[in-house]
Amino acid sequence: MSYDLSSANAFNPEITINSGQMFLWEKLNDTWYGTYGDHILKLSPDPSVSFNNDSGKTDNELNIIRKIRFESYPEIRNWPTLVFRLDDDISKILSDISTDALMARTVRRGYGLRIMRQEPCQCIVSFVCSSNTSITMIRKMLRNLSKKFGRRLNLDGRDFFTFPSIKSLNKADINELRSCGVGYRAKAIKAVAKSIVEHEIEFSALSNVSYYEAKSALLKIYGIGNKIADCILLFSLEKLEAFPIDIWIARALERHYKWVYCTNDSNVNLQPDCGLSSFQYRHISEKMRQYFGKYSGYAQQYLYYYMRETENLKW
DNA sequence: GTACAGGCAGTAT
DNA sequence: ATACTGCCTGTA
Repeated sequence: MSYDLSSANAFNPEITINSGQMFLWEKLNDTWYGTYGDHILKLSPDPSVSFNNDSGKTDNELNIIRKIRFESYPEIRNWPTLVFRLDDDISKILSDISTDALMARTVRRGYGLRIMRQEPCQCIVSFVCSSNTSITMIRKMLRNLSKKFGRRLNLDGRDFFTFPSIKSLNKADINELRSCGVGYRAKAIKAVAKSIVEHEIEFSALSNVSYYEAKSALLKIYGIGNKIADCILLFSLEKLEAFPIDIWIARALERHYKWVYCTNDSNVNLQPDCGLSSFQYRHISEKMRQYFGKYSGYAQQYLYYYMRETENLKW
């Protein structure tokens, strides 16, 4: 199974699914299958599909949904718009973030890439699992968790597993979690599950407060630091200004955007391939947020995609 | 065999 | 504020 960019693009140039954060999506033959919490989503090419309820949809939306057959099990209403953020004015956003030649080029090369909305519980657990490991391993951990704690769903003659409920993860024994290959992250999974079940954090509330407020709430949870918090905010809590900085973005910034975050009044230096201190992270991500504006998260996604692509990684 | 992978928390200075 | 450390585990 290949997860390179060309195969993602070959399916449909209008939408690119980035396996770098959509950990539980996979392509079988011409069809994509993905986990959205308690649901399995399916995309297949279908030029003949027609909609009788096109009213109120943008041209952009229509272009996309007319080319693909969308299915969900159990059914969710109108999920393509929800999941692929077709409610975003993508052309405005892209012109908004294209503030320099590099970003303009990066956006052109990543044509079709979108931020996808993730189910919040799945998102938070997924990124808690992402620390200090490879995408291959993250996918394995999440698949193992789904097999053990999720619900089996047979689709097209194949077994799929929905994402575990947060309650089941909260009740799970720490060793059961570890048996899924998550290692020391088991403790963090428990901490996250507990804080959700006991209403220490409420996703609906966090979606409606400012980026900074929501972030400080997430940072209180064991296992969630700056980077993981920003991913959760961007992918499931409607904070498009979040600008997660991982090692790939750090390299890109160090090479191309030093002039934005390294000014006279703020002498923050990034060592190549060296982790960011909490202070450096906050400083640099704030500068980048000011530079790219309220859709900084989109800029981050295109930059990330571009970096991975130029390194020719196999995901 | 061993370095590595999309961070984080804990400790010492 | 910064420097440094250990951490599970499969893959290359």
